[in-house]
Amino acid sequence: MKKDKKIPTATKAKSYTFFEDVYDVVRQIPKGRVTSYGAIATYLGTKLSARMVGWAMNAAHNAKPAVPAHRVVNRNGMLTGKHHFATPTLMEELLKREKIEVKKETVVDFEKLFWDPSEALAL
DNA sequence: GCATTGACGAAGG
DNA sequence: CCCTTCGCCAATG
Repeated sequence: MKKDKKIPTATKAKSYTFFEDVYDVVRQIPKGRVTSYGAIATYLGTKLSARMVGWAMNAAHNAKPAVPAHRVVNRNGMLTGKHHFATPTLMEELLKREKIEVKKETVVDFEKLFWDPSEALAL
């Protein structure tokens, strides 16, 4: 198969692999769990570029199947990306739907709900 | 082609 | 303990 997926402005088949990896990892996040950009970045080996993970999520809006970006928060457990959703409250709604408590734009018991890809996917 | 920004993170003051 | 700065890499202006 082929496929060039459809990553906008990904400079042809080259760096867009990074996007695929991010999407793949995020989709594997168990329901009712959350993770951080840094954790994903670290798993991909780009821990020094956690920002790129967030950047990838930006393109994830167009990715299919839709990437559960609502399960991805910053290292503080804060829903920093909620403003990028269809509505600023959508992210909280989705999390609460998975029994995840959200208080003041922050995931409650973030440490317990934290899902580490490096551990789950264990290489 | 250079300057700015960005869904982050860690370190310094 | 809170705020500011730097780093990283890619995209956008």
